[in-house]
Amino acid sequence: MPLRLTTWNINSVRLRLPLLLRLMQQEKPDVICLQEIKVEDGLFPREAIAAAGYEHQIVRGMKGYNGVAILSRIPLERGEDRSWCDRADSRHAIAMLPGNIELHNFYIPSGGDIPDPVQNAKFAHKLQFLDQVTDWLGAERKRSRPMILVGDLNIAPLECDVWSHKQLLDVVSHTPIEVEKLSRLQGTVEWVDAVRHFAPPPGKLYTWWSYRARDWLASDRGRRLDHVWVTPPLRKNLRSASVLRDARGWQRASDHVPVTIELDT
DNA sequence: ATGGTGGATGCTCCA
Repeated sequence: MPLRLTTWNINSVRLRLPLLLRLMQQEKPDVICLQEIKVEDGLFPREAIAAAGYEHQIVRGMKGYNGVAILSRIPLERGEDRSWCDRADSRHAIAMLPGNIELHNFYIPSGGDIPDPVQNAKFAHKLQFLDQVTDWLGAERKRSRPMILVGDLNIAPLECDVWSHKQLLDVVSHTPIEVEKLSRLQGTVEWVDAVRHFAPPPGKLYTWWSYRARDWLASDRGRRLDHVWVTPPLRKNLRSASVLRDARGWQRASDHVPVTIELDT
């Protein structure tokens, strides 16, 4: 049986608990990685999620902002909690899956509006976060280790990952410096982009559509900010990848949609 | 060129 793994920036797990349960029933993932749960650990809806079959839970939240979680129907072991840029802001969780697969769930800083680290401290934080994760992966991890990295990386690296490459060159999420830093991060252990493995360029593919559009579906001005990567030992195990675009049209939707891969283990 | 929406929180921050 292949392993089904989903990543989703849920934008408040309490507000969208019904949508999470719908995702579980509809897509039946074995493992779900959430970002922006926006809740402290004590208020995370553990029981409702366990009752839906996801008994194994790694929750790393904080009050109001950020926060990541890994929910699983199969046993997993919690990895070391790491903090980045000297902040306790709950942007990374690690799990060990059966088969000795190391799973990383990231919520990379959004970076604010101005794409200049001097004028904008949030952009500086984003770049520093990328540098630190790159240094750590490069020093501490080997490409021969089976690993999966997922999350809201808040960068759309390819021209076909955005609705207009030219119009987004100066927009945070698609600037050359961010794309370059994400490329360096991807190069650390030769991460394979599992989604583009099945949906290669130049086909357009998005996972996020702004709440501010009058009609997200009609304008379709999306970006691919959410990613699933695997290390080279798992490349041959990849079976499928899909973006649940329909979820953007759900009642009270998140602005991000779930991304799922299937992997033979 | 601008402002548009949504979530958590508590009279404003973040995305």
